[in-house]
Amino acid sequence: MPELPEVEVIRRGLTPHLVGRKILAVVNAGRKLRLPVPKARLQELVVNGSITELSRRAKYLLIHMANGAVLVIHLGMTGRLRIFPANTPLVRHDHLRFRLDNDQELRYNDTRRFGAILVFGSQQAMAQELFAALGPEPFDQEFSADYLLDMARARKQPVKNFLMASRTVVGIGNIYASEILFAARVSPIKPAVKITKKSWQNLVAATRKILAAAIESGGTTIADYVDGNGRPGYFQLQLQVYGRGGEPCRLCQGRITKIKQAGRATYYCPRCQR
DNA sequence: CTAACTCCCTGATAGC
DNA sequence: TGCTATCAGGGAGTTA
Repeated sequence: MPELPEVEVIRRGLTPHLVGRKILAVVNAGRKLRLPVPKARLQELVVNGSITELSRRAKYLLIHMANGAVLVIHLGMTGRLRIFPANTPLVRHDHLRFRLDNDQELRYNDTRRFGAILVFGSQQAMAQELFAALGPEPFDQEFSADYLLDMARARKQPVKNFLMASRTVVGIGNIYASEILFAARVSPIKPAVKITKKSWQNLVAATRKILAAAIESGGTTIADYVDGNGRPGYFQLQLQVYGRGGEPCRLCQGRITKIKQAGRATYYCPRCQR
């Protein structure tokens, strides 16, 4: 589900509900997510602590505690994070509840349990263990045509998979990869090493434009994504190629093609994207 | 080293 | 209707 825009929308939506609040208790339903829920560390470092800030790195939501600890939440494919009045009945797949000091609860629901909850004692420890192998954020200066040209040296990997690899750049998932490539008029199957500097410039610009527009629209809701307040996104209304296999290209009226790359669906217009 | 495949898990949907 | 196969927004580990 959530790529960078969705996590960012959730971060912004939850911030006013969480910053300054105290976490009174963490209730764990017991099922393991991608990793076991670190119950002892939650108890030790998060319970009875106050939240100072919410930030984001890649697709990780970071909840910073006044004691310096960081609660890290990754939503996987189907994770949802929402605020509810504490007396709201639980539903299927509610795995974790964070009881706040205002009779509200932050609830983590995850059908497929591909998400993860992690706790670190400090930002340094988190960065060391979690972020060491991650590439730059798409909105960082470092993410540039020159950087991509360098990273793509000797890489025969298709540019779509290259853009989705977190060591290249973080936050681009399967929906936005197809949309970005269409916006830049670059074929997803072209080997990364063959992309020209001019095309990398177009791809950098397209990445920022698409991700910013998606954030502005509240993210993309295909099946079940909702933000921290339960609201869906609307960027699906602006999708140009994703999910449009067999339909006409909005630019040339040719057919949008669906292919599979490294096990994931890719959509593109073979006439507009070269 | 690279890059594709496999698996984690549940649920929706398509096809027979 | 009911079964089976396929697919799904992520990512870590394995394989060739």
